[in-house]
Amino acid sequence: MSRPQTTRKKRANGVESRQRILDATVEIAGERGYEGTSIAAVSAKCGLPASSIYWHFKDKDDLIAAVIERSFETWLAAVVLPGEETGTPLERITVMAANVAKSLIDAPDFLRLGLMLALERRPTEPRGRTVFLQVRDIATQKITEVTGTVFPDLDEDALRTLATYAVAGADGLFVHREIHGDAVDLVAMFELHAQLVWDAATRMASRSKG
Amino acid sequence: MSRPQTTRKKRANGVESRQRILDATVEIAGERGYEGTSIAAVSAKCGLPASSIYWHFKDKDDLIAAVIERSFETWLAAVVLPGEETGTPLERITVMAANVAKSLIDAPDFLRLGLMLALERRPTEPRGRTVFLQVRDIATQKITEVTGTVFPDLDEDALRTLATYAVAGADGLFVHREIHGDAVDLVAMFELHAQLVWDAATRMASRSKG
Amino acid sequence: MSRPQTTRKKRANGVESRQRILDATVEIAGERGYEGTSIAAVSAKCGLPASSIYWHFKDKDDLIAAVIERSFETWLAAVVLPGEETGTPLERITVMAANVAKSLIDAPDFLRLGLMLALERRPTEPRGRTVFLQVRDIATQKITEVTGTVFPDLDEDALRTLATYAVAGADGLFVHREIHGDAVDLVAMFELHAQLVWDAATRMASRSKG
Amino acid sequence: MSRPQTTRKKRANGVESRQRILDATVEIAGERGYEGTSIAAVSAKCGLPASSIYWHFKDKDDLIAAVIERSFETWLAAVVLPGEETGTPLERITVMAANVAKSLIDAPDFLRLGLMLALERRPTEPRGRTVFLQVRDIATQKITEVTGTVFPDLDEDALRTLATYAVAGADGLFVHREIHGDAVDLVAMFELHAQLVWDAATRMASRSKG
DNA sequence: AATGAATGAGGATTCATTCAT
DNA sequence: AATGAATGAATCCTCATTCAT
Repeated sequence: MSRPQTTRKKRANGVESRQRILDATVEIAGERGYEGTSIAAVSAKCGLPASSIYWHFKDKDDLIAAVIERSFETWLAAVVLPGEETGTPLERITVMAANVAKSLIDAPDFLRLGLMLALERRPTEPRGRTVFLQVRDIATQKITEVTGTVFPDLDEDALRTLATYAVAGADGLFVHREIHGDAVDLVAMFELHAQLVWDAATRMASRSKG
Repeated sequence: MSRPQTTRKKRANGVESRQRILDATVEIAGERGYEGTSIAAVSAKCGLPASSIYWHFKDKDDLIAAVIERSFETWLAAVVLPGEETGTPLERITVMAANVAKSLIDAPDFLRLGLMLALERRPTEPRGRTVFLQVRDIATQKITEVTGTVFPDLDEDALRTLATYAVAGADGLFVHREIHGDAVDLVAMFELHAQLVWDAATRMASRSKG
Repeated sequence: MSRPQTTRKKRANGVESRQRILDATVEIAGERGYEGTSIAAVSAKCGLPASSIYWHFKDKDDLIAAVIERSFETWLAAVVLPGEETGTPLERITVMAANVAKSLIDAPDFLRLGLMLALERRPTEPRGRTVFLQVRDIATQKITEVTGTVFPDLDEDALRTLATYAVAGADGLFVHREIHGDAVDLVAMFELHAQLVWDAATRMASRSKG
Repeated sequence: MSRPQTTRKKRANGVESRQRILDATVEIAGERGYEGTSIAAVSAKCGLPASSIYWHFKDKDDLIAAVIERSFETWLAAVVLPGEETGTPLERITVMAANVAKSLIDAPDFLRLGLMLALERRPTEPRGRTVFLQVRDIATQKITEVTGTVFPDLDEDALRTLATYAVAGADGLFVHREIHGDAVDLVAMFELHAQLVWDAATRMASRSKG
C-alpha cells in the first residue's frame, strides 16, 4: 500500500504538472473567459512558474484549447451514464435530458467557457473556439441520428430543426442557471424541454405522414 | 441672419463625440467582450485620444455600462414596432416572436455583449453586467404578465416557468445564429419556439383548470 | 537671464523627452547592437518609464530606425564643414578624407550601429537597416558624381568601382579603429586611402583615354 | 565478422552531436549576432534539446567561441590552397587576394560573425570576440612578415600601415558584398585592392630608399 | 470640451541555465 | 552521452488611468 518513493516533491513529473495546469486553467477560464485568463493567474493557482506552463503548452491559445478538449471529455463521461434503457421512448428521452441537466450542474466549465468563446468574434479565432464548435457539431449530429430512429417518418430537414431547437433550448436553460444560480431547478426545466421537443416531433411526424 | 444653431461642426461638440465613442465601443465590446475591449482600441476606432474618452466616461466600467444601456434602447425600439393587434392570441404571439427574431438579427450587440457579461464571473462584477441582468429581468416580468392575461388560469409558478423557458429558448436560438451565421432562419426558429411555448401553456392551463 | 518658469519639471515636454530617449538609445545601440538594446536599458538611461518610450515610438524597430536617421544627420553635419575649397583636386580630396576621419572619431555611432545592422540578416529586416542602407547608397552616389567631375574621362563603371572602393576602405578603416581604439591614427590612414584612390583613378583615366 | 567500428549510428555519438550543434550555431549566429543567437533557436535547428547543448558546451559564450574557432579553421583551409608559387611577386599577391575573395564568398560566416562581435562593446566581452581578434592579429602579423620579405627596404611602421590597410580594405569589401549580395564581383575588387596596396608599397619603398 | 504626455502595473512570452534521471 | 522538466529573470509591449494645459 505504501506509495513508491517517487515523488521526491518538486522535480519532474510531466503528466502531473500538465494536469495541475489544466485544472487551474479550467477554473480561471471558466470564470473569466479567454482574455480574462492570465498566465500569471494560472501560474499562481497551480504553483508552477509561468515559464513552466510554456514547457507544456505552446501558448495561451494552445492551453485554452487543451482545456476545452479535456473538459469536454470530462463532461461527456458525466452525461453518458449507463442511462435507463427501459420505458417508453419519451420516458427514456426525459431521463437523458435530466442526465444532461445534472452533468451541466456538476461540470459546467465546458459549456460556460465554450459559450463565451462562441460568442466572441475576435479577428484571429482562438483554437479553443474551433474545438468547441466541432465537438458541439458532433453532438448535434448524434441527436439528429437518435431522433431519426425514434421518428423514422421525419425528413432530414425536420430532424435538423428539432436537433437545433433541442440544443438551443439546452444552451438557453444553462445560461439561465448560470445567471440565477442554484435557485433554478435545472432538471425540471430540462424535463419540460424534453417534453416540448417530443411534442413538436410527434406533431411534425403525424403531419409528414398523414 | 443669425448663424443657424445647427451643429456648427468641429470644435467642441460633446454629444457627437460621446456617440462616436459609444459606436466604437459597441463594435469592439461586441466582438471581444469586457476584458478584450481596450481603451486604446476604442480610441483608435473612434479617432479621439484615450484621454478624451475619460472626459466622457468615468472609467472603462462606466463606458461598457453605457454601451449596454444604449444598445438595449436601440434594440427595444426595434422590437416594439406597432405590432399587429389583430388575430388570435397565438397569431399575435407568433408575430411578436418574429419581431424579436428580426430585431436580434438587426441589432445583435445588446444580447451578444450582454450574454458575454452574464457568463463571466469576475470577482468585482462589472456594472454593465448588472444593467444587463436588470433589463432582462424586467423583460421576463413583462412576458409573465402578458402570458397571465392570455392564460388567466395559470398560477404564478407556471407563468414564471413559461416566461423563463421562452427567454431561454430565445437566448439559445440567438447563440445558435451567432455561431452559424446567416444560414440560420432565425425567424422560422422563433415562430416554432412561439408555437411550442403556446402548446405548453395550453396544456398547463387545461391541467390546472380540469 | 532667468529661465522662464516653464519646466515645472516632470509633466509634458514631448520634444525634449523624445531627444532624451534618442540620446539614450544611440549610446546603448551603438554599443550593443539591435538585440542588445533593451527598452528597459534605454528607460533606465533616459529616466523615462518604458511605457513612455512607447508613446514616442511605435516599437523598438521604430526607435532604432529613428536613431539611425538622427545620428546620420548629426554625422552629416559634422562632415560637411565648409571644407577648404582651395588647392589642387588631390589636396581637396585629402582634406575631405581627413574630415570624414575626424567625423567618424567624434560621432562614430552612426556608422558603428549601421554596420552592425548591415551585417545582420534576420528574417524580418529591421527598418533601421533599410534606412542605413538607403543613406549609404545616397552617399556612394554623391561620391560617384564628384569623382566624375574631377575625372571626366572615366566611364560609369569605373566611377562606381572607385566609389565602392572608397567607401569600402572607409568602412574597413573605421572597423580597424573600433577594434584597436585611440592608438590608431585614423586621419593619417584616411589620407593614405585618399591618395591610393586618387592614384587608381588617375591610372584608370589615363588608360581609358590613351 | 566483428561489427565494423565505424559509427554505429544513433545512440550516443558525442562527436556527431557536437558537430550538429556547431553547424546550427554558425548559421544562426552568422545571421543574428551574439544576442540574437538563442539556445532555443540552436536547439530547434539542430534537433537536440537545449539541455544537450549544455552537455557539450559550458555556456552560450563557450558555444559562440567554439563556433568562431571552428569557422576560422574552415575558412583558413579554404584560403591556403596550394596557391601558385610562380610568377612575379605582384602576380602572386594578386592570386592570393583572389583566393581570399573566393574563400570569403564560400565561407563568410567566420568574418561576418567576427565583425559583428568586433563592433559590439558589451560590458563583459564575449570570449568569441577575443578569439576573433586574436586570430585576426595573427593574420595581420603574417601579412606584415610576407610584405617585409618582398619589400625589404620598408621599416616596421610602413609594413604595419600597409598590412592594416590591406586588412581594412578586405573587411570593407567583404561588408560591401554582404550588403549588396551576389551582384558584387568580389574577386575583381580584391584584385584591384591588391594592385593598389602593391602600388603604395612600391612608392613607400622608393621613398624610404631614395 | 479636449488632449498630449506620462506612468506603474501587468500582459504574454523567451531567456540562459540547472538538475535529477 | 543525453534529456524532460523546471525556473527566475528578462524580454517587448499594452493596460487603464491621470493630470497639466
